[in-house]
Parts: sequence; structure tokens; C-alpha cells
Amino acid sequence: MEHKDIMLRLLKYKRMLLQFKSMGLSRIFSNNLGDALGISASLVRKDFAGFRIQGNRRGGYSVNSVLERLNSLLGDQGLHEAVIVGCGNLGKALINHDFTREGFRITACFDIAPPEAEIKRIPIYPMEILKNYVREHHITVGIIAVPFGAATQTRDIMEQAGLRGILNFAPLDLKSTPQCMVHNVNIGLEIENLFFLIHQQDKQRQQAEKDL
Amino acid sequence: MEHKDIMLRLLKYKRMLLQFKSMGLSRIFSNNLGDALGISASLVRKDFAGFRIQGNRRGGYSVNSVLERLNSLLGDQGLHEAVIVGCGNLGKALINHDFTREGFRITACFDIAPPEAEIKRIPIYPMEILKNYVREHHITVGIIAVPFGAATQTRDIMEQAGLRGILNFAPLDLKSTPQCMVHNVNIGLEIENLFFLIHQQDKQRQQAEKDL
DNA sequence: TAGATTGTTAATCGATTAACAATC
DNA sequence: TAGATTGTTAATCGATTAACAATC
Repeated sequence: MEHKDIMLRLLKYKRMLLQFKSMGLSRIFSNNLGDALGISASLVRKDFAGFRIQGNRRGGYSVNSVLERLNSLLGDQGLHEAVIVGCGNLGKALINHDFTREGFRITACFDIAPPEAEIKRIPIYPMEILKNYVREHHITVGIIAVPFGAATQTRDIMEQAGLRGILNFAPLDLKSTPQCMVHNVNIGLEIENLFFLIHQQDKQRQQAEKDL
Repeated sequence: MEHKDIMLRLLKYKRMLLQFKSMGLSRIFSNNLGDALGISASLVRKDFAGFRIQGNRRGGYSVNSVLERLNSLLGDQGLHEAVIVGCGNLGKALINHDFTREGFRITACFDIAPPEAEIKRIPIYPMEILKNYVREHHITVGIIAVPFGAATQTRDIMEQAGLRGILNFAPLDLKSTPQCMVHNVNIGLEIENLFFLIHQQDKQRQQAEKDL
């Protein structure tokens, strides 16, 4: 968990620093960054120290040099490329979305039965082509946007095709392997969780009223 | 963090137990559940004990009675209802998605300029109506599917409308308040994180090769 | 210099795991 | 009974925070 979390924080530092930079700031304190990200200044300094990002004991950190270091750490080789598997509602929505600001773009979509040849210049191919496409274009990351029932099989096909990372939107936890890392985003579970947490809050507040 | 995580686990227990039940199992061991969810048997037993879910020292847990207890804990008052704000690509995709299996349904969508009057029988209203709608229908949870620039303002409008929980898909972290809890799902960040983790893996493997 | 902030170490905190006695 | 599994306590682990000396 450590690794995954600290990595995410590095990305957040980068985004926040870009924002600070666009606002004209050239120096920043661990304090500011912590506040902006909702974490402690200690943690910012610890993270930075761990990745040999150095500051100045008087004037804080230089926005530019931190960004430089972060870019070299994050492997800032321009725009990344990813593919989508599953051209239903969610798949189409993702195709239509512009992720260039986020640092990557969707180059193709795959489906057992492509509903169209292309959407917004992005081609939709049958699944059989996936493996070749991944090889030829050196794709490493794919998104699963297929229904529940097809997800497990799709995952395995994608791993066999040589993909190294998968973001899964199907409503079940797919497992990672050493060859292929899977992160799961379960929208339904997140919503249900909110209902549950609110329910809990209400129960606690009612209890608190009783106690008076 | 504890609370959020253990709650999510309770939901996962429930889903997994429903699956076991549909497969005809009536009793289950902490062992089985742990394996299925990728956590330790100890943790399952600890979670259960914490919520007074009791098992039998010989025969494990009764699927039905655990489910009963979970349902009463999770406040299983039938199908929950949520609304969406933002009727772009993602908003439309979510409207079209059927979440009944996940325990809730979308009852309405809101947009500053509704592109259509309804989609799949789900009405799309102008933002001005949100507050009244939330009050009249006792809605507690909403989904943000608006662009980056509109997100912060939208969040505040939703809180003022009386929503208690928000799932945010806009690419920035919105903050929670005591009145309104926000969970952020940043798709772009998740994808970038995968690229980054793969990059790290490659660096480590290259290093390992060198060390030979 | 005095003041402020980093870099780093030690303390804290919480979650997970291991171990084992209780017991069905 | 013997065996197996829970329930619970203690140990571990890792991440975060607090504190403070170093230093710009």
C-alpha cells in the first residue's frame, strides 16, 4: 500500500505545483503543499526527502526544480497511450473524453462486436486484433469497460496480449499478477458506500440526541 | 481511514456472501471469505467480531445469518436513489447504466443547459430545480460529472441543496465538510499512476539485470 | 544575528497479522 | 474424544505526525 499511495501523492504534488506555477509562484513551502493537498507538512518533507527533492532551509522549495525532479522520476516521456476494451456506454464516454491534460490519450477501442468503425477518429476494432495492436504500438495500459460477465475473461485476454496495467470499471475485483497490475474502480460500490456512511452518521447523531 | 475501509469491506462481504449463497453454500469459514477477498482470515474474524457477527466454533459462519446481520447494519431499505449533475459524456453513460444490481438507481440528472428532456425515461432538469427536487424526493447522494472548471461551484451548490454525499468524477480533489462527504474518483490520475508504476517496475528490473 | 524552514529522528497511531486459548 | 474453527489478545508492521537540531 505504501508504494501505491506515495506514488499517487507524487502525481498530486506535480499537478498542484503546475497550478502554483501557473499562478506565478516560484517558491513553495511544505506547509503550502500540505494544506493544498490535505496532508501534513511533515509528510510532504518526508516524501520529498525520500526522493531526494531538496529545498532551501530558509526559502522552501523551488517550484521549477521540484517539478524537474518529479518529471524525471515520473518518466515524463510526453503523452502516454492507452486502449479501451468494451465499447458500451462507459467505453464510448471515455473515448469521447479528452485526457490530454491528464497526460495520456486513448488510441483505440476494442469490442467483440464493434458497433461502429470509429468514434471521434478513434478506431474500434474487434477483439481478435488486440494482441497485434498492443505489440505494434507498444501499448502498456488498458481500460476494462465491459459488463460484469465478460470482465474476468477480458482481463486474461488483455494480460495475454501483453498489457502491463489495467484499470477495471467492471463491478468486481480483478486480481493483479506479477505480469499485469490491475486497479479496480467500482462505481457502484463507491455510491453504496456513501449511502452506508450517511446511514451510520444518522444513527450516531440520533444516538447523540438521545444521550442529552 | 479505518472507518471508510472497514465499511467498504462490509459491502464486499455482503456481495461475496450473496455470491456464495447463489452457489448453494449455507456455511462459510473466515478462511474462505478471506481468500475470496484477498485479505487474511484474521481480519475477517476481527471485522465480524467488531460488528457482533457470530459464528460457530466448529462450523464457521451461517451465510444467512451473517447476511441478515449485514443487511441490518447496512440499512437495507430497498433500492437507494441518487442524482447526477452534469449531462455530458460521462453523465449520459451513467444514466444509461443499470445500477439496480448495485443497490441503487439514478432518478434524475441536472445540467446548466439540458441537452435533452430525458434519456431512458430519466428526466434531465436545469440546475435551478436541484434544490427543490432534492427536498421533495429526499435525495441524499449525488454524482458530479461536470468539467474541471465547474466542479468546485457545483459541489457547493449540491451541498446547499442538501445533499449529504457526493461522488466526484471531475479531475480535482473536492473537500468534505461535516455536512457533506465527498469521495473523489480521478480516472486520469489512476491511469497516470499505472503508467508510473509500470515505469518504476521497468527501472527496477533493469537494475536487477545489471546487478547480475 | 534572529527567524524561519528544512531534513531527520523518535513517538504515535492505527490497521493488520499471528498466535492460541476457548469451545463447538 | 479429537479435531477444527472461532474469538481475542498480543505482536508486528507501516504509515503518519511531532519535535527539534541543523542551517540558510
